[in-house]
Amino acid sequence: MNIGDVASQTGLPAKTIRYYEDIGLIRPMRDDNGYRRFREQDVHKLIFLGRARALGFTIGDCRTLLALYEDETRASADVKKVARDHLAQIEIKIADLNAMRDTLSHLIDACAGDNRPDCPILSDLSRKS
Amino acid sequence: MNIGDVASQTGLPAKTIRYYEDIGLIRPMRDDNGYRRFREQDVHKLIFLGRARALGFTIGDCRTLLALYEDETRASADVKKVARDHLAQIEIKIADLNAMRDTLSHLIDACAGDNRPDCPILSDLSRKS
DNA sequence: CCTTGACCTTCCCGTGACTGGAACCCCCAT
DNA sequence: ATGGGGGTTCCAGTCACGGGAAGGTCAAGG
Repeated sequence: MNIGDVASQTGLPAKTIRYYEDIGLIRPMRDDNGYRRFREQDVHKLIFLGRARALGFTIGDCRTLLALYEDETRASADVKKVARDHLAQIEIKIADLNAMRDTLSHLIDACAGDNRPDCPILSDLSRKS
Repeated sequence: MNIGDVASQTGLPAKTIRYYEDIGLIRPMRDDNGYRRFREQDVHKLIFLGRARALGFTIGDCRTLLALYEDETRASADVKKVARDHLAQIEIKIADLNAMRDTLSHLIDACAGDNRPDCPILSDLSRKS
């Protein structure tokens, strides 16, 4: 399979697939004309990567997860640790965003949103304390 | 005031303050020796920027908000729109992260996390559907 | 007067995970 | 022969800074 076919099968842009090769996540073969030739195994890995990225794992995590996936003697504890650490990061982000949302929505509620210049949002951003 | 004083007053790293000058958010004066000299007005703007950034506004938004702040004839509706658009982005991010969190925590719960290789997390990432 | 050390300056590179675009090659159909 | 739709590499840009090098400046102490 050529990169275009793989892109439509996996849903990943061709650019991303090339990037994943660049950074060593996959190693497709090459045809005589220089085109990448993808085997089932490569496509499978790319689907794996797409799912892991969709769950927000970093590329570094993906590398680790792929290695664990290919290691038949892995301990599931190792996988679980990667996932739990990532979950902790996500929860921090959620908490940060929730705090922003709360502050923002209060400010928005307090703002008349009319033609007058008085604005609690700007007042808050420029408050002297 | 020199940049170091401003940094400790505003809580912003000196690097960030220089960056904000580079991109035209502030325009501090210069002393004869080339040092930046910050007036109250600059410090005030930097505090404003720090707060806006802490609420997750992009630099572009900050530029807009600063302009509105300095425009005595603004309409609060314009400010409110910037804030509401940003809030919408935040809510999208929160929803995405919540979805990740839910999926991840289910997978984590399902994973024994012991010495055996069997792992529902990897199974899910590599599933054939 | 000289040195030391804490400031300050500019400049350039690196981050993460791609994305866009230029310039070029390859293959098949008309 | 030509046109179009693949493919290839490489370079630059994104966002909001942070790290670090190389060097100028200033106040205090010996």
